[in-house]
Amino acid sequence: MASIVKGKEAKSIKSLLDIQSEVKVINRIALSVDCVIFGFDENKLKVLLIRSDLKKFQGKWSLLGDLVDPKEELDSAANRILKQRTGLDDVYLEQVRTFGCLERHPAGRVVTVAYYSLINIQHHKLKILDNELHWHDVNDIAELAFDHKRILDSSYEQLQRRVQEHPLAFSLLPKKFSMRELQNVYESILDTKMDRRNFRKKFFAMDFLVDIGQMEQDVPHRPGKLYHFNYSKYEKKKKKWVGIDF
Amino acid sequence: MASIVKGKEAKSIKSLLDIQSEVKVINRIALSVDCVIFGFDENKLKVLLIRSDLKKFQGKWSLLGDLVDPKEELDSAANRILKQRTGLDDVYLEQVRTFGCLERHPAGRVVTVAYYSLINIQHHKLKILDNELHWHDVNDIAELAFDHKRILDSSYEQLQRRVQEHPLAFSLLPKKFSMRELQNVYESILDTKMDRRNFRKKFFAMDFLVDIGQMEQDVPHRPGKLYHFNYSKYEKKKKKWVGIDF
DNA sequence: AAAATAATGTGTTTATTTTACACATTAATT
DNA sequence: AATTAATGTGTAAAATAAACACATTATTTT
Repeated sequence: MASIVKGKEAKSIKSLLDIQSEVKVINRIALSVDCVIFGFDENKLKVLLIRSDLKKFQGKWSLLGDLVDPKEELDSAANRILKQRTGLDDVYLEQVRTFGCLERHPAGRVVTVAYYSLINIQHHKLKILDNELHWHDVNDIAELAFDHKRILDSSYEQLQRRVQEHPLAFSLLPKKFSMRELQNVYESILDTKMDRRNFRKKFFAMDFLVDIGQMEQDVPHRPGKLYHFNYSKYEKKKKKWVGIDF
Repeated sequence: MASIVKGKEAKSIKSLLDIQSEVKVINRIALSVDCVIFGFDENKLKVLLIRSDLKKFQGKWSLLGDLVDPKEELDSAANRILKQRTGLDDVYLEQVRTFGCLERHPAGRVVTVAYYSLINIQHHKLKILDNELHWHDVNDIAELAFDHKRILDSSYEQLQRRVQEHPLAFSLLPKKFSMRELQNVYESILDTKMDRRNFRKKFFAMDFLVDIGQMEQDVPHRPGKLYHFNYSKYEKKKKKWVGIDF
């Protein structure tokens, strides 16, 4: 990385040590982290948004973000934002990618690293939601401040890809959940309907769901069994992922 | 993104406009782009490396990178590096992710955005390779300067994932190629052997390979037909990518 | 208390996809 | 002319995914 050339013309080889001292200020850029915080409630995938405080974006909603401190890890910055806004620690968090368009921020050049996270909305609901914060249906968002709609779209696509290959969905549910709830998560993330019997068959086959011998409570119909996800049972039964499938 | 809180303690809400002017210098970070330039030659996947010029990494190889100019798009920076180093324009380029460990650069905080690119090594071979640059076997790299081994590993994994879902491999080959060459690319990227008949069947079925009515030249055996990849024929026959497969 | 409701729990059959596998052909080389 | 080394081609078996229906259970309604 960045060890070679200074400026666009690449006149001479110069070490970054030199560059650091020489162009210390000029070449630095404001860096932020933006978090796409997904939750699941009322059978819908939700995203936590805040009302933008910029005049230009008056009234528009935006993702939760902040500048990265020069002494701060990127992941730490993302965790800090989550902790601040949801009160939650130990949250599933994954970098999506970095957005660096020159025009993306009205205040000047701000490059932002996008993360998405999956939280159990029930846990979070207990915390204070000041009225600048709101859970929105992911599929009901037309526009956002800044380039946040693009960031949301990228993150959602990444979530859709990942959730089909890794057991992430459990992070959106309480520890105990029914098969119906699990299927609802998949159906809402992937925006599709699945066959109930085939769905159960598939999950019981990979055997990391543990029947905890309890039933749903307070449902207006026959209650289903409750399960929890045993990560250690999951432990990388690596699918032999070699195949071509455009 | 970055619209809300300043500093770790989130004392007060403050717009980034304020932040920009107030912490203009203090809160900015050096940003670089590093390119993992993949090529294919002698039936092996290669990566283009340069000898590090930092004392600390004397003799070690590193990726090709440079600082991002505050007025420069991230993609432009990556393209600039490619152009400088390989002489090539119009190259397949894709962002991998951003690496921001505090300790990753001896000169201080430098956050780097990783890209990988796929080039036709034959084209590039015509250009001057000064003796600081060298094509290395991807599977024969033990360590690199900085955190470049991690970046390479991430990029290689991303390439492996992508190449199974999108027709990227063609970027590593000349315009005209034989089925054997195409299969060699896949086998070396995925580090596996495939059945020749099934491989052909699969590619002829998706029908974007065009038989150009020419044969291989100068091969020491029966020459194979040459094909080229017709992107417009590929055009998103979206696989119905909904399924769960851990 | 009985009937109606709404969801759970469970296997089999069919279709599709993937894998395994062998021999005649062609051009170059010996 | 014989040998070599790869190309070109099809079918059968296995594995995976998709389609599909009915009895059961707790709750709610009558």
